[in-house]
Amino acid sequence: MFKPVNPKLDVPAMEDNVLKMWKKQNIFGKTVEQRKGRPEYVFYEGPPTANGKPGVHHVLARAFKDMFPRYKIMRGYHVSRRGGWDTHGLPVEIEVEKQLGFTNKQQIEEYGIDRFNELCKKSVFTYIQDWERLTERIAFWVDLEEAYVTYTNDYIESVWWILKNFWDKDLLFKGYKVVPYCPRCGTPLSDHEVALGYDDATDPSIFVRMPLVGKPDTSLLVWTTTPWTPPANVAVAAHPDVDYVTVERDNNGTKEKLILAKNLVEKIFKDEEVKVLETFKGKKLKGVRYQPLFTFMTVDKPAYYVVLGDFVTTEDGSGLVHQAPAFGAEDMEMAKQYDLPILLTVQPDGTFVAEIKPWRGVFVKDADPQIVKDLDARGLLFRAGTLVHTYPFCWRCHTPLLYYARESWYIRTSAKRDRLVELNKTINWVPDHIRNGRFGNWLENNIDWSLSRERYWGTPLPVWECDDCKHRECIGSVKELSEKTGKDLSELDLHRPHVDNVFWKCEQCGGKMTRVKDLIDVWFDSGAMPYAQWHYPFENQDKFEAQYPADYICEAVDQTRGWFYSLHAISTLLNDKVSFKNVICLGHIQDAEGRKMSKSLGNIVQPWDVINEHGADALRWYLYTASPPGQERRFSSDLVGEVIRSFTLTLWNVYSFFVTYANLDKPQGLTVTATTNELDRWLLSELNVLVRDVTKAYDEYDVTNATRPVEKFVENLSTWYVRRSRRRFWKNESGADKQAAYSTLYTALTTVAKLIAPAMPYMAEELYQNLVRSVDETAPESVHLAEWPQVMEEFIDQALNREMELVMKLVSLGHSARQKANRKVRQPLAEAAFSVGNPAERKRLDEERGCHRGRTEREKSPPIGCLHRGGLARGQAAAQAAGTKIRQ
RNA sequence: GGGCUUGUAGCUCAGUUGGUUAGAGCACUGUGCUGAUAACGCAGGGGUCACAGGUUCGAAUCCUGUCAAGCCCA
Repeated sequence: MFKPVNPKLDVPAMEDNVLKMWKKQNIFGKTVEQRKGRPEYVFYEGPPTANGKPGVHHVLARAFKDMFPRYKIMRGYHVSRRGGWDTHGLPVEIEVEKQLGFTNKQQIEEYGIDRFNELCKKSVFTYIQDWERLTERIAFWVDLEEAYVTYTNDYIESVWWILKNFWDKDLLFKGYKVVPYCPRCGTPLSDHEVALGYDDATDPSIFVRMPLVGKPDTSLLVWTTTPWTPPANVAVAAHPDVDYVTVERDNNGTKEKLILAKNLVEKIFKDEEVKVLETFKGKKLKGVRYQPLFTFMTVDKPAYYVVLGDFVTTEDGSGLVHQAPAFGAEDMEMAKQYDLPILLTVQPDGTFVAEIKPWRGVFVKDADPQIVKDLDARGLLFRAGTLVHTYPFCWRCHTPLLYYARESWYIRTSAKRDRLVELNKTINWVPDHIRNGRFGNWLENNIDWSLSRERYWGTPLPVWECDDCKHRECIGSVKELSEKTGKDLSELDLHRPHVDNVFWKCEQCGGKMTRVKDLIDVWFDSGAMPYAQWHYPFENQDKFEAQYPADYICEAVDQTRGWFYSLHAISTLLNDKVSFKNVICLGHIQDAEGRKMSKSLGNIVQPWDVINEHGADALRWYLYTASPPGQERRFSSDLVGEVIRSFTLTLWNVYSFFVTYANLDKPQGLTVTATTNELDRWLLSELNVLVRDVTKAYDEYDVTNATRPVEKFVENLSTWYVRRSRRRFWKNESGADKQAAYSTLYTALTTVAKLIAPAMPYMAEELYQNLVRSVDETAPESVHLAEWPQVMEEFIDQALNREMELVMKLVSLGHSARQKANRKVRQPLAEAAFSVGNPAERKRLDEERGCHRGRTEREKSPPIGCLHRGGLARGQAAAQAAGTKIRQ
């Protein structure tokens, strides 16, 4: 009746067979089809990039992504599991640049943007077969045939539509952004490039007096290491909560007053005697006006006063930070906050503009000594020295980088900050602390989304600008673009350089409308996937409605400022809704020594090595059970092998035991019935507790508690139930007791098969096919199409569970006592006595003592507490096991 | 520099509202059992609960600080 089971399990072979069966019978397809019309459970796949090989960390994410859709399918939901590929962005460009041996953007332009982008397009699917193979083998059920691809025209058009929507709401605007910039190469550098070029640098370190308006004898004492920036100064920043002092000192015979941070007084004045006149908090300085150091450029807004910022430190300097918005990211933020003017004193080649008359055309770093000299001559220099510190240089030409304001496009997310925060509070985060911690803090301090990128391979920013009058328009569809130009552009490739060659006549002045050259941040691409994957709103409105927002997404913690944010921000700005309701945020994987896995360390574990040795189920189970999802985790192949030994084989052996004897006995009917056998009742009670707890855990996205308790149950099933019941299966006659034993064990095994289906899909299928399908052709074709087990509350007997726990404890104590007294396990004892913990245990033990009085009684009620083969009643077993007298 | 997280046995992890002598599995040693089992049972060694203060009758647990690691940001 059942297929014979080889007690020697070959895991990879078993999994391969199951995989073949899934493919042949199209089980994945059926899990989608058969649930059509049922309530929708929405899962979003965060798109990976296939221009690198998938690693263990991808297996981690995919294992966690897979489990909840599987669970929900068994609960009767319809789950569309559409895959996706992230295809744009700098990493792709860098790969191609390497391939071509390029080191700068100029070379790309010379090579031709169209040819370059063609190579990028090819490059993004370099490793797609690796991804497909691995995805299939780890049994991540995702539809890759229908996967969305972010570089398609349809996808880009949806993104444009979103941007146009933001444009219409005045949420898309052009501003300045301070970026690390190489004046020689004339290009901004990415963070990655900046990191390549840090080196020690000797820079001037100067303290400058900024006399207060109306109080020329009192000055703010301000420190800087970039003397070329004060001509662009518009404000001075103080920390609101730091203590500041006004000190009086002698300045070549005249008294002067200086304001600076209190705990820097000693460091700055050293042995010099100064008189502290007053102490106050930084916030008192807010709005205090001072005389500008330079007046080469006129300001069009109020400037030259004290502003407050938390970024000010008292580590070095004076606790007062000079603000030149064009040359510092923090300065620029303050400028936005206080609406300060921005003085662009430097040209893109790193020399001063014409207005800065004394130094026009001079490279800023070369002007430093001259500026210091000028300040000194006017009595504004308090002290000048030099400082050695690490400073970023261009990794190509070793020119010191300037932090330099460039025009840049932004999304005004800060305008919706409160709403972003509010909606986030409704999201179920696992682990919980991300909501108010990492993600919540990030939203609270939201700054406008810097959207534009001066690159080539990505979604172009759909903004056109008139060459003459600077009139701007944002385009939200291909149709709109066709109308503007009067040409049918439906076949136009929406990438650069093709869109750059689309022009039309300015409605305002008749000038030429030209696209701004920027691309958009790739995170916008992936964050737009709820819409763009359906080419919404141009097509599939119904599909979008049904698939938004997501019930569940899952990625690693580095996505808080990546995909989690881009999804949330776009959804909030566009629909004023969350785009995902539940999210598991995974910790990173480290190697066995707790180091980060990286190519340079050579400590990357290849997923295939693990899978070929231990199988996908064990790998998955390990990832679910080893540590809580949000925690970073150490990983090695050996740890996965442990799963096989402790869990897989235990379960397999119980299964093999059952099949071996069931095939001999051919028990009639295996459905669970009311059984009088206490051991059966205990097992069924524990089984239903397990079903209840595991179900609850799945409903709460609690992966640890959805899996670990199954391990414990299987261990008890093997160690206590099967071992204690073996004789019932061995009996020759086939009575009700034997029947009950079969149906109990059968119920336990088939239920466990279903409970582990979302986590160990192969093993679950293997058990189910043989135990269920081979005897019932009407049963669902696959365990993954089966119904999730129902809790049968009437089987739960908490008192019995506690009693069994007590028996287990007593048996352990008995063995221990025997060991100490040097008594063999089988040796009968005259007496055993236990020290009990509470009256309930005492009562139970008293009952047990009665239990073994009569021989007939004992035979009716098979032993449950006795670990050896003696077949004695519980009390006696325990008594025998004890072997030494302990006071009760 | 800032935010968040983590730190418990050699390893992987539990430890509830603060409450007896801090636990489990693996690994190691000894021993017992073994016709489902690649096992299993029992015992043993192994702990400054990262460190230092504080609150409390009582702290792995609460508070403050320090250190270390990781991630994100600057």
